[in-house]
Amino acid sequence: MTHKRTAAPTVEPPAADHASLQIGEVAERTGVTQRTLRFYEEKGLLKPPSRLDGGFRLYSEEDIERVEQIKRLQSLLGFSLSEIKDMVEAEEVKSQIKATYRKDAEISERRAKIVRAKEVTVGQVTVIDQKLAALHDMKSNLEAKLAQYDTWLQHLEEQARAQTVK
Amino acid sequence: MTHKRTAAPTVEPPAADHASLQIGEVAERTGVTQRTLRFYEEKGLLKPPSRLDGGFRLYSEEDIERVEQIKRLQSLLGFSLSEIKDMVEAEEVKSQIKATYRKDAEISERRAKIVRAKEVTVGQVTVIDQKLAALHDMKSNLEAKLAQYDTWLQHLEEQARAQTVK
DNA sequence: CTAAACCTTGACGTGTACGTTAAGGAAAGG
DNA sequence: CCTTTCCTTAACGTACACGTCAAGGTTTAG
Repeated sequence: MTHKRTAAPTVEPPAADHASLQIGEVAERTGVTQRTLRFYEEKGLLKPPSRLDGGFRLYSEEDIERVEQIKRLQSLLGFSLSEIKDMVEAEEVKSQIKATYRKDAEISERRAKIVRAKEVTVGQVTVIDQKLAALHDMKSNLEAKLAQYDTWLQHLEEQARAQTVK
Repeated sequence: MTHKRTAAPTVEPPAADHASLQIGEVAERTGVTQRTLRFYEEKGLLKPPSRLDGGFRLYSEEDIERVEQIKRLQSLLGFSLSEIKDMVEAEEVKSQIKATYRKDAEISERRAKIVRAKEVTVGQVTVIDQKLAALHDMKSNLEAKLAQYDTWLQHLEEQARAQTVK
């Protein structure tokens, strides 16, 4: 490792704004492999990033956030990638709406788009509520078990004391 | 479907207590396939059930409950089968303790067993708390989005009214 | 210019969680 | 007894989510 390239915005959009990161950096920072990043792109979970003129992918900070969101949805909540894709697409609608907001699209069209996004979001909340309920349920059960264990340990303590005294 | 066999406790433990069900019944009642039930057994998620003298599996109501628990853990919370196996084994410890409870095992041995079970359970609660936190987080985000959508819809309403009046 | 580090697109391999035949034995109804 | 329905084990197939080469192009320090 004699030299390490950092962000290198050589060509493409001069987009002076947010730094562009190569796939290696993104992989390191998000904890997923490069293969996974390409895989997510293939599956439509990440929008195709811009490219350096050599063909190297250039990611934004926003992309990193998305990857982290994907990881959370996947590992903590057990969503499949296709489910996550649906959610991510609902996210897209939001930016899309923002973009269309000032352009004079048909009002009814914009309304329909928002209503659709709302429906998707409500569905997501419903799913989450189900999972929350299931988790609370499990937690109660586990806490009951813990209480039971403590009771048993208490009894054992008493027995031990009885033996010692005798 | 001219004749359908119901529970048929022909041989094995005369076990007059809880009805024994064949794999077809269990599959139907739990909504999983027979293949899945055999698979779970293979993987140690279900203890090998008793058998009819012909070799047919005989399940108990307890087994059905376990299958339903497995399904919940899997589909709602995204645990892998190996994780679920760990949990199930922790459950086993509980019954095991109950069984050993009256038999005079070493007190220290019993204590150790309970302490171990407690540790496992505490770990499970921790995992659940993490998931709960993540879910609450997501829910907040989604609700913020819903509020945003509503604001936009309001604006559109106003615009529409303005146009109509004009 | 060259070597090292970094990237590219395939293409095949892997672990999980089952689905799907295949071939045949066991348990009732008639 | 025979047929139908239900079951058995065994083995191969599949969808998902990547891992792991392979072969080669790109970028930058020296």
